[in-house]
Amino acid sequence: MAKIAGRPPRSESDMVEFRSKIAQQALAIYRAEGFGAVSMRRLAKEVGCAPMTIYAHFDGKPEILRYLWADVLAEMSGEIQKKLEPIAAPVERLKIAAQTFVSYWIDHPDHFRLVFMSNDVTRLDDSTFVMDDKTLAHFRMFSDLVRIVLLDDSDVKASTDTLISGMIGIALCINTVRDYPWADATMMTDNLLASIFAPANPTPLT
Amino acid sequence: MAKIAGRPPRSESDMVEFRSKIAQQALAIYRAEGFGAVSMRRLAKEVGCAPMTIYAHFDGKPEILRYLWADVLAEMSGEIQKKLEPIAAPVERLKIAAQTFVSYWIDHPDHFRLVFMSNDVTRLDDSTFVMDDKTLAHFRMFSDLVRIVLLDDSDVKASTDTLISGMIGIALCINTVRDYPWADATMMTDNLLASIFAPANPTPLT
DNA sequence: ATCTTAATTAGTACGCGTTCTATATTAACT
DNA sequence: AGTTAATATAGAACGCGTACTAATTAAGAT
Repeated sequence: MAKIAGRPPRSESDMVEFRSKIAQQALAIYRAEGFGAVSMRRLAKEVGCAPMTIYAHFDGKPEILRYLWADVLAEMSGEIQKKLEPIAAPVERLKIAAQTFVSYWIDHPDHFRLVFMSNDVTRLDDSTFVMDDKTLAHFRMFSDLVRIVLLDDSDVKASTDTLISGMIGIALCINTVRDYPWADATMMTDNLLASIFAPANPTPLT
Repeated sequence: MAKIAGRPPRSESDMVEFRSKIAQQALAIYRAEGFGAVSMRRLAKEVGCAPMTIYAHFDGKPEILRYLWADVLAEMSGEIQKKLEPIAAPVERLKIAAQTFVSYWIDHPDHFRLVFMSNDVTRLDDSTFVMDDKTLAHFRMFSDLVRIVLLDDSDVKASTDTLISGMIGIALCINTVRDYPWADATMMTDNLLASIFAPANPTPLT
């Protein structure tokens, strides 16, 4: 049980410091030169360590990229809040928020790719990474808007998630499946919003 | 105007033959060993040409991968048709089709990645590639189902595209944003379907 | 057979993510 | 000081997509 000799493991604070230094530099590169410019080798060089050292602190590149999410999501949320400021009517607020959300990802395909397309889809590992509160807040924003409109607490979560994933889908399709003549994004978003106000189990027309 | 001497450009038939040989081999590799196993170098080796020769016939790897879409989309359509066969009621048919569509992409993340995530989002070039009729038919299937349900020709396209992109969004979110506790896919798809039956511009509550 | 031109090839190169190994370096303990 | 174990490093390696160049091959026109 006695302490064993030898160099102690890195302190928690050292780890955090190193990780944030990497993340900060990655963000700088990403903001200055875009997605394609962020590479492990360059990151190591600019931060002043050997390329392999990074792998001692991060699982791989995707894990580093996740640290950039916060910045992008904050920017997106900021744009929404700005547009939302002068609007009071709940329904209108939800509509504006949704339209701004979709527009943001269509106008910034690089950011879309970073957040929604830079994961390795194939491996469904145990991702120890858990979304932090700051990140979750950007999603919660929508459930708050939806809750006010619905007044009914029951299926707020399902409705919100349908809306969010639907909006992301619109952005994805327009960004990647360019051969197909998609309907106007604004119109699709409007249609999507209609699902919020409609009952989930309709039985119209036979 | 007289014919110039020298070796003539490759004949149309030769080009088609080469391209289809490449595509066929790419499909074989993809089916046998998955997305990650398809590489330009390997493709060249197995087809018996130099790696650079491929670039004389294809713009790059993404263009080759598009040739695999047909196969995957056909498989997906097949599953839907199979499930649809015993169903007669239009609304039920649309529901089943949508649920099967979403399930397919969630059950086959590799195929999802191939079709919806293997494009270079950043560059929005003039994609000379135009979706062929076979591929478009898989999308048309949904507009046919929607048309029957709506009975009203006016916004069939917008409704259909909203549904399709929404379903793709559900699959994308569940496949890539795994930290977030998404609502059940079936439930979200149900909600999404509700947008089909609802008016696009509601003004409920206030 | 020769000329001419297009197609293909081999080879090299760059930077990439990632893995591996061998060699420091570091900081606590005895 | 010297031992010990965790960390960091350099360096090579693998295969990747892609670009470039120089040499070679193929096929029609003369």
